[in-house]
Amino acid sequence: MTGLDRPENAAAAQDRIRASGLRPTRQRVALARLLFARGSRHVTAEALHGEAGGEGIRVSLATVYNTLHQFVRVGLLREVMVNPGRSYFDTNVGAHHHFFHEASGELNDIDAAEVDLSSLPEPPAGTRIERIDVVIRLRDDRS
Amino acid sequence: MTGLDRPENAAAAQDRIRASGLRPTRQRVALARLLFARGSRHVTAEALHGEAGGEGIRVSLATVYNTLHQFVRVGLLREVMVNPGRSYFDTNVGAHHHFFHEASGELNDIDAAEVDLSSLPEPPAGTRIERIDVVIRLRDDRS
DNA sequence: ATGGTTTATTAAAATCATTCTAAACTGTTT
DNA sequence: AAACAGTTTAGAATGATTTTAATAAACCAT
Ligand SMILES: [Mn+2]
Ligand SMILES: [Mn+2]
Ligand SMILES: [Zn+2]
Ligand SMILES: [Zn+2]
Repeated sequence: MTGLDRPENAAAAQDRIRASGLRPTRQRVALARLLFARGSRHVTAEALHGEAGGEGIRVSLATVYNTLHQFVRVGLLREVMVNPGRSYFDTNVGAHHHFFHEASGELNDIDAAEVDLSSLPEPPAGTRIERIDVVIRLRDDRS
Repeated sequence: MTGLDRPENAAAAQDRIRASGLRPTRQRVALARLLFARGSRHVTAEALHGEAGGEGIRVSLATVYNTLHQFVRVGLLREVMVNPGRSYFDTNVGAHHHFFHEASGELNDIDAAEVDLSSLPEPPAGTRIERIDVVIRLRDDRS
């Protein structure tokens, strides 16, 4: 019995969705369970859609996109852009940064505390900082 | 007489392209002139193609893409990804970072010296740091 | 529960940026 | 000038994402 099968996860997902002002539909609850069952994840829409299909959950790709963007809007997810033409959705919405392994396309979290951003320029007049993204791009170390 | 019209710019562009190991074709020279005539620029392929058309330079969009990617490969340009589905090409290839104004889609350079990146985590074993991108995302300051 | 209203899902088509293909052309070398 | 390799291009193809318009499900008030 995986964490996903446990009924309390369905209830928790439902609560989380309702708490953020969205209707807890079958599809949204199912996707939330996949997304939030375990710790930090970085998924593409395609990948999540495939994962859902593999678990026997029938959801259209359009709904996966809709749901991911809604989850971003209400703060359940964050969208990360490191790769041209493909968005990653991040279940870690706290302040943090990323290693991006260019060869594999894998993203790994870096805790905000590990990066010192105390020395930064002022934002231009009339603007405020929405968020700061630090991406450390990695290559395979072929010595 | 704009900087673009000056013949020495054509020669300079040609030299720069030849020096990086590419053939100085009509199209590449024309695009290099547009790109490097003035200081730091952040352009999309579409935008550069439109700009070329406006100056009476006939280049296909495929060639613009080819040229931009070749220029990236030989180090004349850098590719920046901040927006889903659209790449920016940056004429500033030195170490620096960016303000990204989400409302306008505009990118502005931040000198590397203005960001202190002395405190960073070690890259995972078997990998080395290719480059570090800091993007400060800005919103309009509606007080 | 039922009915009415609003919001969500979906298959399919459409869009948009980007890449590919294969044929015509150009720059370079001999 | 001929030969060759490298380049350009129109147009088709791709791949991710969005839109459409019809159907279905969630919600709210009987
Ligand atoms: Mn998006
Ligand atoms: Mn690219
Ligand atoms: Zn993350
Ligand atoms: Zn820049």
